[in-house]
Amino acid sequence: MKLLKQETFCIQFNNHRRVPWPHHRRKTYLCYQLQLNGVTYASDYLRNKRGRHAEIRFVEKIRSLKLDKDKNYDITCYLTWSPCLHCARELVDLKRSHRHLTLQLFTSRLYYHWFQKFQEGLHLLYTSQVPVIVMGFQDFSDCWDRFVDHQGRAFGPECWDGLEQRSKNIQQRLNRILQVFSIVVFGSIVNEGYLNSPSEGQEFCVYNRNPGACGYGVTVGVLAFLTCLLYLALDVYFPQISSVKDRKKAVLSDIGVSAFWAFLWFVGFCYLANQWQVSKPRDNPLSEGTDAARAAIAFSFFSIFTWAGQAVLAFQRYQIGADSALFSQDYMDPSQDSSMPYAPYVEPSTGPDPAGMGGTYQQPANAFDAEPQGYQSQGY
DNA sequence: CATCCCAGG
Ligand SMILES: [Zn+2]
Repeated sequence: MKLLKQETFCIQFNNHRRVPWPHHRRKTYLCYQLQLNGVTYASDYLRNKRGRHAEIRFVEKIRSLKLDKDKNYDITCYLTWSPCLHCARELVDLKRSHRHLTLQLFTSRLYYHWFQKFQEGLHLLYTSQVPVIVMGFQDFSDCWDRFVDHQGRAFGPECWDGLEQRSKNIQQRLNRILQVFSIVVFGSIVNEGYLNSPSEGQEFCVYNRNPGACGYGVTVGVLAFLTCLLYLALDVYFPQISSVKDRKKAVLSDIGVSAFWAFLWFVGFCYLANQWQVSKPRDNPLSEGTDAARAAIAFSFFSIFTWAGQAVLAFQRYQIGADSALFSQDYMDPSQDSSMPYAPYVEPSTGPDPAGMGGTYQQPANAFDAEPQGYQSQGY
């Protein structure tokens, strides 16, 4: 079995959000390991070939092995880019046709994650028991040990500075995407909680005929959705916030808001569960909407943890950022210069002060784009 | 809302 070269791994698996020209040097690499009861049966890496994505080739490869569908195989994949919608469907198909297969995807970066199609793919995987996990230091390290010709060297953080911080960002981004999709589902479920009463000719709430319960569900759903959108937008603009203070505020608000939402979901869960318990069967003789009612309760329950998880992630981001320079350069600049902690993002080689802090809003990234040759260092 | 999975041997 062939192994990756150290240099290839560092170039292809790095999780910087942008890299210097030419961008297409970051290709898809898919490293997979097939195990049964801890014994490795296959271990290899794949790339795109003849226009077919590595993931597709992977699925074909696995299918060609004609695995015994009753055995509990275990497949771990490490991807440089997360799968597109088409590949996500293929992977889900593979999972569905092999009930007992455990398929786990680790990804270094999210591919086109601001397009709805790609978000849909991620959500599909998420809801089909094919977890997509953003690689953290431990995962990079595992991948390094298994698939790289490391010549005895351990995976070291000196390879990429600030890896853990970026990983947390990406993970948070992924969580948020999945949250938005889930909330839409919740909204449609809770909407079914309003039942039509043929005798009275008007709607009533499936939860104990208490309009407050349905109202709370809908309100929480809509507001949570808006909160998600707000923070999705904030994630995008975060690197452009030049003041360290504002960045800290943004992350701190994320902690508070996420924790607060965990609380609201908790209240919602208790409220709905309680009202559901005391609803009288004779109010709803046909038992309409009971599935929806239960689903909404379950959703509220799980939301407590997803939002609490967001809060924890934000807290970790804050912790990492608080005592290192990571609140500053690391978010957007793959180049070096670790000597200047908390430096705002400005093109280092430009001479005199670019327009202070007032007046026009500087867009420093343009300075890079206009002068690609200025990029000399192979920082990563 | 950000740039991004070359193709062929
Ligand atoms: Zn694909």
